[in-house]
Amino acid sequence: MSKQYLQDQIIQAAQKALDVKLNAQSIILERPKQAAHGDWATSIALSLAKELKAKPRDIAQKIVDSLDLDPSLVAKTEIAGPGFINFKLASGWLYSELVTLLDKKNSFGCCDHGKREKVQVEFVSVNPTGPLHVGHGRGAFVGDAIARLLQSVGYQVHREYYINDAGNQIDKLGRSVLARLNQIWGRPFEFPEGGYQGEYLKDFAAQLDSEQGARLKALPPDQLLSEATRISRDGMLENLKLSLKDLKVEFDEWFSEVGLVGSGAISRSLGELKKKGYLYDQDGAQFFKASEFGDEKDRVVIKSTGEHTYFAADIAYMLNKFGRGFKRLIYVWGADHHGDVPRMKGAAKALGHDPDSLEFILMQMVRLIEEGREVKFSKRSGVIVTLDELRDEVGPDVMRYFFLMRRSESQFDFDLDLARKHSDENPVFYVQYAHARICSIIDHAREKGIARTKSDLSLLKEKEEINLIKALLEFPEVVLGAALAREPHRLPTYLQDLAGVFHTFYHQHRVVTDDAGLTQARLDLCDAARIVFANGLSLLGVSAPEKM
RNA sequence: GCGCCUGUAGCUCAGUUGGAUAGAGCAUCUGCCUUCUAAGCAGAGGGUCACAGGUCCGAAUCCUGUCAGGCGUACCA
Repeated sequence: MSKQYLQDQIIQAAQKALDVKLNAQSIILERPKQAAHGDWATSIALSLAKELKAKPRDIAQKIVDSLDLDPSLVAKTEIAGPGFINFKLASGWLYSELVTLLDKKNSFGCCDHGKREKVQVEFVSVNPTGPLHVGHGRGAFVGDAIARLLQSVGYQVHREYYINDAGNQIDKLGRSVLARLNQIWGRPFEFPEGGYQGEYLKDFAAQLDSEQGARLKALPPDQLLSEATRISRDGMLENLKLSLKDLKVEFDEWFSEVGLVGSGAISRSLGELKKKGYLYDQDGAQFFKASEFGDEKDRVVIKSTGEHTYFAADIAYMLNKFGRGFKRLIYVWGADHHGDVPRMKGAAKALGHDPDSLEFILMQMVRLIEEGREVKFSKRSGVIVTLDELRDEVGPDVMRYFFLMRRSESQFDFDLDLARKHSDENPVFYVQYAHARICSIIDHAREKGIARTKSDLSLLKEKEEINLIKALLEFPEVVLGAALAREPHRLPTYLQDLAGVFHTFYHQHRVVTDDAGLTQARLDLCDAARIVFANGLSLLGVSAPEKM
């Protein structure tokens, strides 16, 4: 890679000319915004000025004089402005990297940066008490995209969904369904306090009645409740799995809280904490000394009722993950849980794990906007726009792209009207259109009976061609950067830029012409662009249509 | 009150570890389809980067304060 090469050369030159030792991290190479400033630029002379007590431009000059760059790789080196050193790459280098791109095909953009390190990503983990709504979509898509990105840069990624299938909420679900059943049967019923009031449970109960009503009606009350609970929990979970699968969000493991409790992991984890002196009893409850690890206060792990808290289960689950050999645990959470981060890191530290190996991706809230006004949604109140409904209206591609376009830290207003329009206003079409257009060109060439031969890429000399090649070659850096920063939104940004560069090329130059050699070269360029669009979209889980 | 996130064009948002003249889409206006997809291209207008200080050769980016919005501050999930 060109960046690596330049970094090495600058380090050597600085050593030789100025007798300073630099490492690769300190050589900041960036792509200048303006083409006139070359392909790569470094401000190293500016940052060394203070330390060396010399003028930045003089330092730059000394470095440049000592550089021994291969002219077939770097065409021009110059000092500009206050002391930037600008590099212009030789076109031959671009062509050889383009060949590499064409050879790598689907794996272009992948690398082995992660060295097969085991990383666990936990996301969604919504209680199985109702359908997924629009607010859950963000976590689902961002978690999925982060997993895809990490996988592509060489990590061994394990995706998990933690199922809260034990405890209060499931009880409430069961009682809510039972109430609906009794309602249908004309039996006296009382809706549980804080139960789930949504329409979806009426429908669920009605279907349950039609399928197994006779059997259920005959059960004694206790058994009826436990049956209703079991059936509704399993049913809700099954629906969650289907919804996510339809949106191409998949998991390697569905991790059950019931299983965790049953294995005794929670009491073992708490025992461990107790042994180390981090637990104490107060008011009939057990507390973890979170305040010793920077949290605001100590946190309850066992309530005075004897039940464990979510936090207790989270600790046990965390230990379970470490026990399976994961070096890094990524939690994709809604920002409303950010207050839980210090206690989790504290528990990790208390149990002898590096708190920095726990990583929390906190996503700000999603607001649903319809007709310019915010729509409140909540499972318990029952007003829901489900992910399923949205998918039926706008399709998975639009949804995924929409949710992945924005940084996680900023609040996201999901404009229902705009999403429903399904119009060309949506940027996902802009990117997909570029891909479809390329496929169409390649088809056109095939229909004209043009046989593909090995091309001479050096025929690609036009400004728009060079710009396109450079933009394509940036892709691996974008992927790696997005993966390491856990910022999937960088991909849509890049792909939109790339689409613009491609469309400009397309309008300026014909691919299939009478010039056989040039046609071959441009078809190769199109192939390269198609590869990058396809790879980029696939990392987002968005389809790359061949026709639109 | 305290903690976390956010504030960039009329609207929705990008802006890499501080870099050279702050970008895109939508909206508005002007051109471009007998030639590989016009879901496209070319161009124009539009900015006190919330505000005030500070650090730095250099700040939308880092620090402090102020203002505004969101979230959190449970033996809830």
